Amino acid sequence: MRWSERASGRLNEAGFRAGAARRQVIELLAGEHCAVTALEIDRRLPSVGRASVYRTLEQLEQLDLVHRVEVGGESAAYERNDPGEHHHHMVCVRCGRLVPFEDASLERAIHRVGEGAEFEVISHDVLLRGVCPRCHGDG
Amino acid sequence: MRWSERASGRLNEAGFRAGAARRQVIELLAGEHCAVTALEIDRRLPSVGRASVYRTLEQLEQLDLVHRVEVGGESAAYERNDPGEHHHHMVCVRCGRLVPFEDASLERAIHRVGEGAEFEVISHDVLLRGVCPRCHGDG
DNA sequence: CGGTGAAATAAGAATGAGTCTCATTTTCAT
DNA sequence: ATGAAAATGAGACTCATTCTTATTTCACCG
Repeated sequence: MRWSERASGRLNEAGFRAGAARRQVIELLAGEHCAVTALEIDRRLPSVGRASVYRTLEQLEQLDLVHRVEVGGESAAYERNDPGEHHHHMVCVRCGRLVPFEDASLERAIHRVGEGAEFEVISHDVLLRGVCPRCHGDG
Repeated sequence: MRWSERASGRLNEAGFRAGAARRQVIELLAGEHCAVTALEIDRRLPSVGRASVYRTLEQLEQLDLVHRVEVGGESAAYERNDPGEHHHHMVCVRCGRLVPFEDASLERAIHRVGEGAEFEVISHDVLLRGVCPRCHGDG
């Protein structure tokens, strides 16, 4: 439960106040190891309004405490951001399963692209689409 | 106008019939060098129904004749897929401008990740987010 | 060529994700 | 405790996308 404390602390420092909605969203994210969609959070917290879910996620994202993962068309998913950790995802095109991976040489290559570009690159995302081992045998 | 012929041909081979809607969508995509959103296509082709725009794009995507580009939350954009060509995009977080880039060592790194993974990787996307030179000076 | 049945189409209703509004409740600095 | 300011929940709203359906068009056949 380290991340939830850090998240609350950072939000307080940033001038936001702690309410019931914020606490519940943070608790939920703290307990998840993988990405959860905004609407699933909304569903799992019936006493929290949709707007509060989205507002909290937005604040957390701005402070780099969560990372938004966008997978093909569907609703955006969020996962907590642990310091010093950086990964991307593979998504199974059949079952939708999301599996994280990290690769240093990929990161280096991306960093080099950013150096050479006219853009001032702030962040990046990589998504690999494919078939996961579980789905591989099926029709 | 090579791509439009190839696209029509492949659609015919795949068993789809040629109608006015399909022709117009293909013409429009053939004339664009950069990604266009589905709704912009719909707007620019007033005589074509929305459903036909989406259906045609879906068929073209299935046959790998167009590539769908998903940029943060907004509506998905489509660009034609020329053989032997493969690029990714940088998006300006201020003005939304989309700029293509390609990088061989990035592709190699991604390919290596795919080799080592349990997933059978089919495709991938890379998106760099940043500030474009035009927006860089502004407040 | 003209008929025919299947596929394509246009219009717009329906869905679903995400945003906005606003009246009410909480928070927190005093 | 108190009161100004922020957070909240309910639901209306927007916008992209999908679905439905009646109609039109296509490609094949004689």
